[in-house]
Amino acid sequence: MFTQAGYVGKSKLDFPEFGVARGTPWRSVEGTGREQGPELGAASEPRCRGRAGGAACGVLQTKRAGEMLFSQGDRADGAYEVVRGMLRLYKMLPDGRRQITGFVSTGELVGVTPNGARPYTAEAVTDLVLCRFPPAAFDRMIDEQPGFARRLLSATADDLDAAQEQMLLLGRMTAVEKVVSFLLVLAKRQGGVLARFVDLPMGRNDIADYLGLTIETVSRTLSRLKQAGSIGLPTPTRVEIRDIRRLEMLAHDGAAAAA
Amino acid sequence: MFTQAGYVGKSKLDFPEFGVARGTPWRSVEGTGREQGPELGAASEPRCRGRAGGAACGVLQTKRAGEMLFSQGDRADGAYEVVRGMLRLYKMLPDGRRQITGFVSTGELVGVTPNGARPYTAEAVTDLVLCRFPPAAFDRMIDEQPGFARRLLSATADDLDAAQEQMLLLGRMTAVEKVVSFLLVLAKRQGGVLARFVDLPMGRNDIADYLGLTIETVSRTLSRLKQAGSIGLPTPTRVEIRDIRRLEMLAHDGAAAAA
DNA sequence: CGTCCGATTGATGCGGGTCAAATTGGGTGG
DNA sequence: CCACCCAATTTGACCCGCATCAATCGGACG
Repeated sequence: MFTQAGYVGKSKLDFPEFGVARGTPWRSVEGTGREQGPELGAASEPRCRGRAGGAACGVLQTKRAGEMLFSQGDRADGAYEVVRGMLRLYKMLPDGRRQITGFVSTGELVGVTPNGARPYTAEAVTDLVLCRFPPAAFDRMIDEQPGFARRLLSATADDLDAAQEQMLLLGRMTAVEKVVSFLLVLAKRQGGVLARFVDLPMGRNDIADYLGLTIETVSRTLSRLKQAGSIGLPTPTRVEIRDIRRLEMLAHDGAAAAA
Repeated sequence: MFTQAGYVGKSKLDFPEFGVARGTPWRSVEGTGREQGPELGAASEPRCRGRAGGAACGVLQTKRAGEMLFSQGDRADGAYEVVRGMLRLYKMLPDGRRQITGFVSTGELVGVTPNGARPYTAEAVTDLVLCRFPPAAFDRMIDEQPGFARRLLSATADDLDAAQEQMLLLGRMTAVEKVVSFLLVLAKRQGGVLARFVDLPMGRNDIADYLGLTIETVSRTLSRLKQAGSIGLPTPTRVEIRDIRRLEMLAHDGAAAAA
């Protein structure tokens, strides 16, 4: 009944005629002209597989951790698929307060609907490999590939649902519930239903700005969960799920700490 | 730069081949079999204008204030256009905490993407007149009407942006900023850029659950704005905008109260 | 070994939640 | 038309969870 989809990530298109061939090696990149991406060896395929009528329509590029992909207010100019790494998307208030609206992981799309201005900023959380699709590519796909539009619509609707789930988290959950929900969503995304270890590629700052908390509260909450035996923290970026049952209780009823 | 789209409402499709003819009178309705809707006199057009290849594909129905249209978890079965009145959409936690994710006003669509289960509950805020579109109607439109899919995608993307804007509000704004932003968004929607009077069709409870606050805080905040001379409250459901300049400052920097 | 940045831990204060009571006003029946 | 009733709103008193401010820790890197 209560799906708890969470909101870590964006559209996963899963349309075989479009997008990067998974695991495809690559070499040259657009933009900065870097010849070699982070962690990836040189290889042979410079272009994404996306095609509209036989012509390749995506181009690979890289970003270093912390670099900006595009900024709130920029004129939108195409979409990106994350080939490797993670993006953060956020909106800011004039005085600097920031709300991260989502993290985009490998295989997911960001920046669809290329009309007008970007409604959020996109930055690299980790080193990134991306594939850019110009707006024209999407238009052609929508007009020419039956089923593509529906797939795109469905992916966007999934994003919308995730955003609404996150609204429930931000508006109505306590700090414990927020942190635990976040961990459980990550655990499910990273390893099916039960992953014993969860990676946190993003720092405490990002987690806080995603959950509507402060760094200190995130840190304290994790520490408390650790000393209660619910989780382990071998390193700050790695969480061990020790008592999944307890965590699932805490996710929707922080008061269950009594049990 | 900071669009402040807010999140009051859902997709506005604006596709001439689809949807209810604005202002069309009507008579018979599906469902409860009521012969006369709230406030609307009897007339002649029982069906919505939406067509796919010439066949009408939408059917009118009504709901009383407080009635449920569909519930979180229900199997999705078609979309609705609000012909008259207002809907609230919400998600709940097991213990009853509620987050309203949006209000749907006249002319807007809700429940697109008819796959699987409804991710939220939809209830009538006011008495309603609706037009229901079965899933098949959408599928036909997508396949047969060029441009329809893109319009639908664009509308959903607008909803997504509004949801993200609301995430910023829920996660990072103070009570004053939340309430003032809400009022300003309503003002813009109801009367272009500057409407002197704003209607609040929903109760304090709905406002609170939409802004991630309690009834008491919403009420207190409105009272404080009133006694500061920024707004007037002729009735609890009607707000007079008295100092738009001040309100716009408060919307993004609650501390501006000092000025 | 020293520096630096992110994470953790501690002390304190406040914004908004909670509980409780008073007030308002819209709708109904006399 | 008026009085009553009830639900929604407003107001008050108090408290708590989380933010804020500040200091310390710890691992990565040169």
